Amino acid sequence: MATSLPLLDTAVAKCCSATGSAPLARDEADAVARLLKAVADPVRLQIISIIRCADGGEVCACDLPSPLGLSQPTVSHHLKVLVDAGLLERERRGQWAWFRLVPERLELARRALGT
Amino acid sequence: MATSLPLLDTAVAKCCSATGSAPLARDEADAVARLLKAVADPVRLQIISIIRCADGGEVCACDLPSPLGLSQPTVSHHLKVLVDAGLLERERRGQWAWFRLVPERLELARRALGT
DNA sequence: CGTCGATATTGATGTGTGTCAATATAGACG
DNA sequence: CGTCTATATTGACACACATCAATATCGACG
Repeated sequence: MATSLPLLDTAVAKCCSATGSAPLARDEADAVARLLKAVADPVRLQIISIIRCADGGEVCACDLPSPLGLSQPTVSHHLKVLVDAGLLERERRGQWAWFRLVPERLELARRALGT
Repeated sequence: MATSLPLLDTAVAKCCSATGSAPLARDEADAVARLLKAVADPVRLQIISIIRCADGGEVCACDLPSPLGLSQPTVSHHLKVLVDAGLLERERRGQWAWFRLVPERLELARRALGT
């Protein structure tokens, strides 16, 4: 198989390994950093937090600009970043777009920071 | 209590809380994002990884430019970012600067991503 | 004290990114 | 089909940041 997805998993495994094993290569570090960068933003952390607290574990895009104090295009941009990173799942229902967390992906990011 | 250090801890606690509790405020999200941004960089992830794998759990700054393929000032910059974020501890021994991880701080960053 | 090696800081530069206004697209509903 | 609302995309702009060369600082050792 290619080095697209497996690379990230290998890298995450390396991240939390203790003394003795080999340090991260630049490619692996890039993959992990891409994932972490998606989370390392105040607005996106708020979005994740809002979804976590939301009833049913999902939220409509239309409900986000107001509490975040940001324009609709800006919110849409942040949602795209999170979806592209695999941290959020988008589902269209009629005109509306609903978003859910992808816990496994968050777990992956968490593991990248240690055991 | 003041809002300086406790804010980050409160925010981290909120980050991983489940349905029902209040979402992150912008201030709290900023504090968490500051911490995560320090880790969300390929070079800094490599540095952390190198220290983790290092014998004795510490590494000399002089040993980093070569494996990272970066100039001395650039490495010094990244080390400063990590130290400022509380993720690394610096200790001078003669002309050399040695760096150790601060596990509690990494643990804090990890908790910010979930339970 | 003066020199030398290691580390830190400064300044400059290119790249990345968060933000919004304007515009385009998609879906519902007369 | 045409209109209306929600969402996505584009373009522009400002700001943050990674990087390096040059320089300054710090500590050891003659």
